[in-house]
Amino acid sequence: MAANYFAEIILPLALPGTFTYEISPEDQPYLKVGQRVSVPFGTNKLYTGIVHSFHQNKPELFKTKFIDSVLDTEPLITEIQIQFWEWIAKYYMCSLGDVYRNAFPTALKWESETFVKFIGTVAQIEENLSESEWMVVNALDKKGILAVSEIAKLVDKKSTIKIIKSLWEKGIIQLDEVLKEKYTPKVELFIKVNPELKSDEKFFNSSLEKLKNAAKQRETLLQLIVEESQSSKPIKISKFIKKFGGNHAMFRSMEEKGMVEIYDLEISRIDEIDNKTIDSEALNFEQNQALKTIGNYFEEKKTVLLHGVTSSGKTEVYIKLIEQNLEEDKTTLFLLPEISISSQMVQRIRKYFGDKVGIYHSKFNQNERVELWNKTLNDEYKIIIGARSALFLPFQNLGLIIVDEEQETAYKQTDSRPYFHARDMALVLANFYQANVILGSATPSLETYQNAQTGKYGHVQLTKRFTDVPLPKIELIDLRAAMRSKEITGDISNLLREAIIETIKEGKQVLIFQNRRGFAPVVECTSCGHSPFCPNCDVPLTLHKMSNLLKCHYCGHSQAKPSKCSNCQSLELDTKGIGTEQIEVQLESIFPKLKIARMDVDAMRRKFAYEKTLEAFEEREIDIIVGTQMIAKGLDFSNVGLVGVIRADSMLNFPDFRAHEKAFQLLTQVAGRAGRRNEQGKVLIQTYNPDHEILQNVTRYDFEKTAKDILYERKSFLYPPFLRLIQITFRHAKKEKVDKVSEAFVNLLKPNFDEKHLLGPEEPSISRIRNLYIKNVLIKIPENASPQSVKNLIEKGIASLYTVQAFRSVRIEIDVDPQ
DNA sequence: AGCACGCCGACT
DNA sequence: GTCGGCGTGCTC
Repeated sequence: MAANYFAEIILPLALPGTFTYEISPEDQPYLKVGQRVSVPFGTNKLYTGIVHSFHQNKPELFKTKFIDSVLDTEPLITEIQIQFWEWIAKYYMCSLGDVYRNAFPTALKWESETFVKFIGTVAQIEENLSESEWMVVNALDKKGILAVSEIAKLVDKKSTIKIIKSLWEKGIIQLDEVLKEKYTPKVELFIKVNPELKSDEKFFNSSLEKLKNAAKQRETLLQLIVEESQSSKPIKISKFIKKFGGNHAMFRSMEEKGMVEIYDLEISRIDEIDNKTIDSEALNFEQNQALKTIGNYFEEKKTVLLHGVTSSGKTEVYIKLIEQNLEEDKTTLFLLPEISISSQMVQRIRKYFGDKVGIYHSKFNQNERVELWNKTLNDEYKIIIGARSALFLPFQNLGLIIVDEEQETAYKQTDSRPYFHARDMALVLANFYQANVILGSATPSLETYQNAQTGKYGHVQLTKRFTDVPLPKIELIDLRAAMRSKEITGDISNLLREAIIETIKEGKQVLIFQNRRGFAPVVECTSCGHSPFCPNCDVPLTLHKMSNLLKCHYCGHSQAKPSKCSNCQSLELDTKGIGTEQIEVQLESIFPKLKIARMDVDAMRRKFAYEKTLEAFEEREIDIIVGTQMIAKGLDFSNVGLVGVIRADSMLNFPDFRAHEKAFQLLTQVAGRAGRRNEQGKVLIQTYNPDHEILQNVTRYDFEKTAKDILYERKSFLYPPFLRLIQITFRHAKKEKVDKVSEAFVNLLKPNFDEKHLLGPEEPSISRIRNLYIKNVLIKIPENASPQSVKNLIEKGIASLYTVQAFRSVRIEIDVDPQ
């Protein structure tokens, strides 16, 4: 058997290709593709790399180094994953290292710049440690936190990462994650009687005496004692109220008197306590038909669009499909947009499949991610629910991928490379495993819809609502007319106000939606019109009322709110633009007696704020919630009679070829929040353009017409799904350089494209961020050209730009299929 | 991408 | 005299 002398190693670098290292004779028999190795890089860096392949060709252009140590006995990533990573790197035009960095858990990827933290004390250590391990532990005991590069100075450099890995596996050290915010799981409120009250007769009697004028509380207290004696299970407040009546205020009053304790528990833990799974429900006729049709499409190896209106029962179909997949002993990957991870959907899936379900979420800490990684590798979970990053888990026998809410733009990664779209990559991954794919949506993306129309995907529709209640009635309110006749207060028209009053009278609740894109208030001088701008970015600063600070949402710059205009010294400063905060204030002044809450990123920052607001709304302690998209997605409210949209126009006038598509989706989604259980709800949309095609279509729930209209426009103006886009962004601190390089790039490509397919360089609406000037070039891949040939042209163009020394400092970023 | 090396301006 | 600015070149 010929020995493998060299290994190609994947390193977490933004450099093309893999890196060649020599394998020592003693490592040769054990080294396998997919294992982690520790390698030296540059002058004094250490990296954890992945074995990509073996060969015996000594490189002639550079001197190879040796692999320091092999970190695993078995591969941690599968060969399919390596192929998948390579596919992504090629398609999204980034390096294999970019994919590795993003796809692999940080805690398994120690490198020089990683910081480690000592947990516990020296005295607590029971394991046998080697001499070098003790050296590291003692150093950490003194300092608390050390970088891997610092540890490398203490011990044999070659075994540094091995030592760290061993200590980490023994639970002695931890990755330092200080800056990572903690994931807050969904909680439920519970109640228990103060144990002292039950054991101390005096306390018991005095308590009852105190409640002699509060019959309901007295009765509740006694009932609680009875409940506790009958079962050891914790008592859910919501369940107790349903059974015996009462309200939260009452429990809080009892808590103040020290008779009971209110506490919270994570839902997932409760499920462990209450670990009975239930059988899936029988499907109705339409769902059964859908299931059969899906099965037929799967036979043909076709992706299926499951297109069903709100409440049409997509979840039940998903569950049956998972069951079928399970019967073949195959794994299911269930993708959800990040925001929906805490939704009822996840709870329902867990209810059916119990501990076969693993959940992967970007806010899980590194230990939890590693645990899920290993359990997936060992095939311990048969169902994985996760956001887009779950796509990178080491699946063993993937049989089905479900992409729920496939139209959500959250599936596209925009913050770091690779800029991949999880829905699209789900199809690629499925192809590697020969797995089936379901794309689910009430308002599919036009890409998916087009594929379903042309027969590339199977199209399965669910049109009947589960409960047979008609969809909410949607009406438009003409803001221009309201302004003319002065039938408006602030941003609330009289019609909307009347409807709110009516709804509250009927004992129902109200949701008011204000799109976040209608930006929070900007400070403006009333005499000269000047607004303070960010010193680093080309954007006006945003006023944060609570802290009285002006903040930049792009670079984080913040400054105190000035008392006078910096331009004309006038003291008359006003705010412009409407955010949720302002709508809340307006509603409070119109309805001083109603309880109003706000639900947006700012208001939900406090721990459990989200859970508490939801709970209070469910218990009807809140009359109106004002919110952003947050209220539109994934929430099931049962008592909403009215949904109001403050201003639909900001969504429609957004300079983006997807604006209309997104507006339709969002408005339809918001409308779906009204009147879910057994009565028809009402939706009022305020707008300056009541004649707008899209809004008219929204009122009729006419997805087909909307899709047809938009697709027609997309076809004539050359946009997806009729062709693919690639956006190239140029950034530099000097404006002239950005202009020059982007211009040179376009000139290089011009011979290969006509002016309809090569656009720019264009200045984006925000032309400078973090002191870097920005220019964009947009390429529309012609229908008759191969995407790969266009990508090759782009790469060649950049390479030839980089032959000019002065051009190299301009950062060039490529976004394939930009959102 | 990072990072070391190297050559010029404003400070103790 | 030095500290540190970023332009340049390299990483298996």
